[in-house]
Amino acid sequence: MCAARSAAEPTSGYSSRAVHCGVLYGEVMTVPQRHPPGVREVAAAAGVSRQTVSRVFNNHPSIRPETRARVVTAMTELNFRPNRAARMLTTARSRTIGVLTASSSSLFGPVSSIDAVENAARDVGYFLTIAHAVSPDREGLEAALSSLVAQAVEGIVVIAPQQRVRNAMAAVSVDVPSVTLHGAADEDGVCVDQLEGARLATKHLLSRGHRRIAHVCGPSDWFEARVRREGFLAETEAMGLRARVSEEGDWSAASGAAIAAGLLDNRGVTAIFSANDQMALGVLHVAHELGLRVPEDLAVVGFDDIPEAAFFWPPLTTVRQDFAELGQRCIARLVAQIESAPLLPRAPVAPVLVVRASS
Amino acid sequence: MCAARSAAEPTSGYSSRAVHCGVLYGEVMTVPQRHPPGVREVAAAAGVSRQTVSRVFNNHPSIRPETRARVVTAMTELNFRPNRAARMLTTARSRTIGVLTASSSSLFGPVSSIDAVENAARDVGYFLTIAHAVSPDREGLEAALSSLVAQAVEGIVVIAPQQRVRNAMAAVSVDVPSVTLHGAADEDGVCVDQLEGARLATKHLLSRGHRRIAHVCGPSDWFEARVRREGFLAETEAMGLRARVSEEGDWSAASGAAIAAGLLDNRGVTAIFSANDQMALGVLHVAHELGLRVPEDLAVVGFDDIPEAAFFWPPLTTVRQDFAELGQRCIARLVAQIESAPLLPRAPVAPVLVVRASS
DNA sequence: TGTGCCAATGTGACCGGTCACAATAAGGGA
DNA sequence: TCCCTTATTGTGACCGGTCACATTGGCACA
Repeated sequence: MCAARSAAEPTSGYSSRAVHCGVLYGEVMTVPQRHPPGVREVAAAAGVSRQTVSRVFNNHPSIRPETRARVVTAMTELNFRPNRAARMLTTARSRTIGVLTASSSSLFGPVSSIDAVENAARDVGYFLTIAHAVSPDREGLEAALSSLVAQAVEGIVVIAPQQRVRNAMAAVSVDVPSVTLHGAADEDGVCVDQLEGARLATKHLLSRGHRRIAHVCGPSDWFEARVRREGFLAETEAMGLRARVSEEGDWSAASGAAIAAGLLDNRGVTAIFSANDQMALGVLHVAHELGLRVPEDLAVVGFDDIPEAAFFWPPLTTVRQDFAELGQRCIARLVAQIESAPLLPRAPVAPVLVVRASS
Repeated sequence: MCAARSAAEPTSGYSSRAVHCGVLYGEVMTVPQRHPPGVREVAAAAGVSRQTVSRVFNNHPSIRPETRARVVTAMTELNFRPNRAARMLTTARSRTIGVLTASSSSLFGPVSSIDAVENAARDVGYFLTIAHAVSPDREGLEAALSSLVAQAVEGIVVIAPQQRVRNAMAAVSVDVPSVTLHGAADEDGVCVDQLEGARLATKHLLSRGHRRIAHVCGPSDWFEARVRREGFLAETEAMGLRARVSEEGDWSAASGAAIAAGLLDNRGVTAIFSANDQMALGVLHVAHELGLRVPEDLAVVGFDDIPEAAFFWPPLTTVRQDFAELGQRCIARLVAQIESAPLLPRAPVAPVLVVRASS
């Protein structure tokens, strides 16, 4: 039984591999040892050279189909997995893209992008690793970046669309291509057309007959907040209105509420365009407290179309951004840089106005 | 000028490194080439051996402080970064932890954990990489897992607390330690004490005098949903009440609304404990539509304490979970497995009831 | 003064794919 | 029939740290 066993090759799991232990009386002693199979093992099993095995799982064109089949069989039988480290070492490529997040990443936008980015990256054969900056200052970013650099990422997606972060990034000077997600239109980034989104929202309120419209701003340090504000002003000014712009919120419902409280105590405003849905929620909150009916006394429009927006009271009119699309373009752009392929012209992703009962 | 230049060493950036090009007339020709410095370069610059350099940035104890200083200086000057691939290759360690997310990751809980996990991992010297299963079935998970395996992760954090995912994971059989985040208490995972949370919420409603309480369930495929339901039933049954449990929602505000519509048409129910905040939002929505006052006619309690919860109308009483703490414990546990250190006893993280105006 | 031990450092081989180049076979045209 | 091109496969060296082991110099103790 034992003899039969030892003669038979294990059919699954790792094959045993001879390891030289030393030379005794002119005879090489070997001891079998559990060890993940490498190209050499597979090559031996398939009766080809290591290089041929390598070619097979690298899809090299000139491999005879028959040979390929034989190698594939051997790989499957031995459950061969190419060793990433070895590959990285010689090719000097990690096929890894890093994502740098900074603060506030529980915000809807930043968050929704990550999965989209991961899938897009995997589709084109890259891995995704992330580093979160504890603080959005120079120090925090440097720590996160250095973690990414230590991982030898080939490109970085910066999800931290704040001026502060951008400055810090510029100061750090990483010699790795990077793309800013949710960035400003004027920089090398990928983004939804925020300006257009803001215009859509504003036009919508104007078309509903509102003339006293206020804008609840996001933090001006954020590119998106600035652009949304800009789009709002462009539209209202085009109508010859002197629109009102609030002080800056911090994206949170709390800040939206605080701002709305100030905005609504004098009864001029009939409509509010909030720079995001959370702050719009705060606005709704205050409106309820003040006994204002929405949309009769006050129309509210948000931005982002977070999943809950449809269930606010009343359901929120807002601007939807296609984050999956964004993730894809982002990776496409980054990979183009990495592989020094020609960059496609940047076309911002078009936002969509979703009209609901709040306006 | 040129002579002076060539004599001086560049003080920043990569030093030039001699590359053997061939032998001509007995003389070795070399050509300078931009190339990231390796241990050998640093060793030469510091006048020590490669191994000593290696020891320095590996914090090996027996290095004379003076020697260490010299090496550190050389490393800094040359801007030396140890090559991760080479290191992985010999040590057979990637120092990388993978995160597997499945579907629905825009849910608050799963999302909030990732940054916490990343920071916790970085603190103990691990990198974090993520893979998102496009679909929560066997196929999707296998693809995501195989991506992680290909990256040679040393451990996996599964953020996908569904039975289906767990089954699929079991079927796939990865020979890598893993920890389930947001999992059930009875398995090897790290989680907030959901049972306790549900009890807190239920007890709270009971203490407010409610006797006709309904529970809006999450999808029973989710461990958390099951446990919250269990906690709710345990508490109500302890009071001798026959409590009502809804059909399953899917965590979304939409499903919460649909369920609430069914629950509230006959006027028995005076309080609803929703398995998460989003569904509670849906409940609030329906309550408003039906003209029910909250909390006078209907008390509502949620679970999660998403940032918006405080700004629902009315502000939502809910159960808060400490995700940062969760992330830390999760990594601690995983790393203990990886480094085969003794596992600390699992103590679930305690949830906190946050009472607001909805109850 | 010898011996033993440890601290501090150096040397050669090696991890497991892949590069550059060599080698061989197979076809195609003159 | 012979040379040349192309398709297919093999060989040796190498990527850049790290392992195991060797080596050196001190110092304590007998």
